[in-house]
Amino acid sequence: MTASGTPVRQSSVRAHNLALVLRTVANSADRPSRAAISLATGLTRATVSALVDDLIAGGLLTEHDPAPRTGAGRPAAGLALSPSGPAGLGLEINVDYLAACVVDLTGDVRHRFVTQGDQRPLSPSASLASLGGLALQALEAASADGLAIAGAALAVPGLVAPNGIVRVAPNLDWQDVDAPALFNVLPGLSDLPITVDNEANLAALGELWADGGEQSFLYVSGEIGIGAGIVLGGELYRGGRGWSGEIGHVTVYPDGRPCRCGANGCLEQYAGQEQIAADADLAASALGIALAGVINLLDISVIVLGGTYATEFPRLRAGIEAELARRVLTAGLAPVTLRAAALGPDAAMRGAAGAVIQELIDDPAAFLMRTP
Amino acid sequence: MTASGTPVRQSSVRAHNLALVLRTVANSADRPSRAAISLATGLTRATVSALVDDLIAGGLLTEHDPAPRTGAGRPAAGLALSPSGPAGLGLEINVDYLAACVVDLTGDVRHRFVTQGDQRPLSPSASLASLGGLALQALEAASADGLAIAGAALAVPGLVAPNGIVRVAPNLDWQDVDAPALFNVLPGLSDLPITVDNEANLAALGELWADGGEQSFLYVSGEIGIGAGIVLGGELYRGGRGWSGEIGHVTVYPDGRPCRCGANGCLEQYAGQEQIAADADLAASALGIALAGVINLLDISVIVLGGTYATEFPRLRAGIEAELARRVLTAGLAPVTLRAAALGPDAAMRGAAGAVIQELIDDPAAFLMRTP
DNA sequence: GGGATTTGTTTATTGGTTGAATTATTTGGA
DNA sequence: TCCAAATAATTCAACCAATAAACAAATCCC
Repeated sequence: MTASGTPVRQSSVRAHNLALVLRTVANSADRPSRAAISLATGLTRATVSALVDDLIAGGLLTEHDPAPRTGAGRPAAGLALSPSGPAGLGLEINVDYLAACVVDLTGDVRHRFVTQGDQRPLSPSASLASLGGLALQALEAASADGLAIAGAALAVPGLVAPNGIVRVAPNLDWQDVDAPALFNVLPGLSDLPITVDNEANLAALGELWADGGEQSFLYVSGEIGIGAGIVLGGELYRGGRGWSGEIGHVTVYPDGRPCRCGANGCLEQYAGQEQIAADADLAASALGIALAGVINLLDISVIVLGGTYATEFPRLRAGIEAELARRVLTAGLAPVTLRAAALGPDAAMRGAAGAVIQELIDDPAAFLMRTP
Repeated sequence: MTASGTPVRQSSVRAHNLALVLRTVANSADRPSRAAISLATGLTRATVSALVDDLIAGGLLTEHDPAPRTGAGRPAAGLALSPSGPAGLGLEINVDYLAACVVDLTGDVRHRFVTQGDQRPLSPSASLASLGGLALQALEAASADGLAIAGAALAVPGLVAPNGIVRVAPNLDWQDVDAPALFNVLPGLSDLPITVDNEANLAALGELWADGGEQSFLYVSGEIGIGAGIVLGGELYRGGRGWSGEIGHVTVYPDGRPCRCGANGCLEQYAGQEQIAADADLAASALGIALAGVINLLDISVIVLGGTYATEFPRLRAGIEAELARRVLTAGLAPVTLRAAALGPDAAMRGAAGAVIQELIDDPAAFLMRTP
């Protein structure tokens, strides 16, 4: 018998509603009152009060003085995510740099550490040890601010299995690297929960959570390889095995240039980092052809270009848009938005830290349970 | 302020758990007992008993005698979906036929009506009137069986807006047709709730609910046009505006044959119905190239071929698989399954009826509320 | 200063699940 | 034949969380 779904008990009701209230505060532009939350969520004021009390006691929300006087009535106490609440540690390993950042509950980047350096000659454990050094610096800086780190997430340029093992990262020359195990073995980092994810996936999440991020878009990251993160309805789509987004090996010219993957005419052979420098027009056209296919298939109306594509955006835009106008079936019915990534090269690291924060916001009950 | 999500009250808990129990019975191969459901869902036996009582009273479940004696103890009463419970009416309009079927709660097709005839010369209201005739026959046949029809769903070969208006159906020459309004205006059908959806989408759902249907796959329907339904994790992905799946206009050869959509080298120009007849190898190769792109992007491991592709499957298979082997990045790590649609040409109609049934199974509380 | 108004809390009630005890119905062994 | 063991289903008191309505708090406006 296949049991799908899980039962709902009263405690799940509370967990759901705690998350609902916290999310409402997080998504709010101003500092909402309990009454405003009640109106927005449909919960009664009494229930909202009870839930807010728990969230304040747990250090996730803070109460502020009422800022603007508006009309009659008792002034409302403004609620906001607590900047001194649990924070997330975002980590990134890429071909030519390591990075770490501390992001608090409100989404502010509190600390940021980057070290340049080619990782290709180093072993995975050497790279992860260097990264561990950065992580310790970040932990120390966070601790000096009175911030507790709830967890860490690591962005890597490769295919990652659900258990955090990096199956293959071609440009780092990694194969079957158990990144969480190698990271947690370092002194001082043994009990820091860490998740690992693909760089483009996390960068896409970073863009999703950045100011003005759309709910559905395709994030395309042009590094040495080309990866994509697919965000549908505010959620990252990971695919059956977590290997979605390999847009670099979508065929553009069936009988075109041979690719290192064995096929011919892959996008990567026309719109990779080197190819952009050599012939920007060809890169834009190839990218446009591939993106049009994605749009026809997924009915996505926003494309976000990251990595090298973000810096080269002015040179690529016209060429891409020309192909989209020609090849997207519904181009006449509704426009496609093409824009550069708002976070630039920090997107993946920011997304990683954000993923830790988001997990807290999506399930505050689990956090409150851990720290009573 | 953007309120995302909805509050959970106690009644939602019951609604959720009613659905959980019903789904558990529906997905079960045998006839589970209350105790088995309790084990599978995690709900207590007391709760399951209470929920099952409601579902039996509402006519959704039936209790059967225990079939096999196994070990000691009081024999278990087997529960199953009621074949005399509410049924779904599946409707389909296509270029050269109209179809209707009645599917009961258990998924059995109880009645099936098809009339051949070219719809292209007819106006939308004329086609829908003919379909109404079929629908009335189906309603009568269902009524003779003592079956109540809970609702209807209509499959059309075109882009459908969320409100049921057919924006465009190129091969029927429809534009902005308010299908629900035209259908409900017919005598005897005025109070039958009807939803409208794309033919490939509903066919994909039909395959999902057929015996042995996978949870994630791409359904490709080769009719005069080429459409696709994307099923991810047991759910149909509709895209931001409900216009996903336009795989027919994915570019295969950027400088290839001109397409009626204005672009060059669309899949439809190489793997449409006429092209298969003319050159099956070319059709298979083009299809393989496009599908490889989808797999790289979405990490989908099952492709289901429907419509003409299902009947031509033996002639196409090798050619498609050759391109997949060459062009799918992870082909070496995990195999891609390619198969013909199990339901053949009935897939869309069956999927439409199934959609009505599935809505009942997903939210039995709404149905029980309506008919106390 | 008093009424109007809005915010937030208190309290009794209700809906729904839980867990333990109870009843029901079979198999198997003395 | 009869009784213990085993499994299925029901009954009932307890509990948890949300609700509705009354109440207290704090401001504005006249």
